[in-house]
Amino acid sequence: MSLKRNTIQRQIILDTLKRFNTHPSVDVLYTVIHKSHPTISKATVYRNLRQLAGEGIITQMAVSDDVARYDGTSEPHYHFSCKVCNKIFDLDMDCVEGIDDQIRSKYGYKVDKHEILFVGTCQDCE
Amino acid sequence: MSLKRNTIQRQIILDTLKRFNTHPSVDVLYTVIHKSHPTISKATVYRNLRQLAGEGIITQMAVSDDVARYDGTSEPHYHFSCKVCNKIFDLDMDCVEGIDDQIRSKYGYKVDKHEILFVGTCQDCE
DNA sequence: TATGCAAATGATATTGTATATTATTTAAAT
DNA sequence: ATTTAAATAATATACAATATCATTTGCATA
Repeated sequence: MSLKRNTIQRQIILDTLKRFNTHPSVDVLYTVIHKSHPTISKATVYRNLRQLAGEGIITQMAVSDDVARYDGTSEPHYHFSCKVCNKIFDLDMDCVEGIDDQIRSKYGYKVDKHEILFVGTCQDCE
Repeated sequence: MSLKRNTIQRQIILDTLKRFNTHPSVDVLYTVIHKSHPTISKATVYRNLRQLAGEGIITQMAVSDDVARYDGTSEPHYHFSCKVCNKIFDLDMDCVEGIDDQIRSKYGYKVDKHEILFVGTCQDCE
């Protein structure tokens, strides 16, 4: 992997993302960044998010029927998605043990990890 | 919900999708359909897949860094994603019990369901 | 079996996310 | 200070997905 420069833009993008507790789309993130730093280009936001995800510093997520979203951490954890406001929340919950091995032994797949997404309605939207 | 006509095109699209054990993108599905039925338009494939998913007959999936994929069933089940060939396989595995309630009581979210995606390497790609 | 009508289709245009391109700027090393 | 490689801002481009719309299809009722 080529060494990445820690540019001001990269730092701002990463810091801004980390301040979210939900998981913003590029567009949402860019809008926030643009308010305080109007010279930062959208292409730079896209480029840095892609690089940061490639380096494992942040995580790119996928949600059905929606654009890409980013999570400001690479620590494994589960997520809750509110189907009303479309926000995604981190969950502090113990990892479900043993299921990776279950799949490995039943199917012979090599399992690196698993992700769990809970879907429902958050308190604000009920 | 408005009543949908069971057109020939809709039937072909659904039947073709159900024959996949992996979970094809629209493009892959369209290519297969186009071979036997060259007059079916790509717009019709997109439109019907969206409708069928809206009716709960099939399921739209989301995979990081990739286009939308469709699952020919609406029965809840877990998935395995091979990071090499990018195929997605259905898993026949008992539902993990109790975790929805765990989230409900800890966070107060109303939980409808959860999805689990295992990530790793399938046997063909090892 | 003809007629009316609502819905679906095929073809195309449009939208919007994401990436590629490129001239310019930045920062680190010497 | 000069060199050099990488990142940036701005723009163009690619492409998945949706919207539009004239035409066709199929069902209902006469």
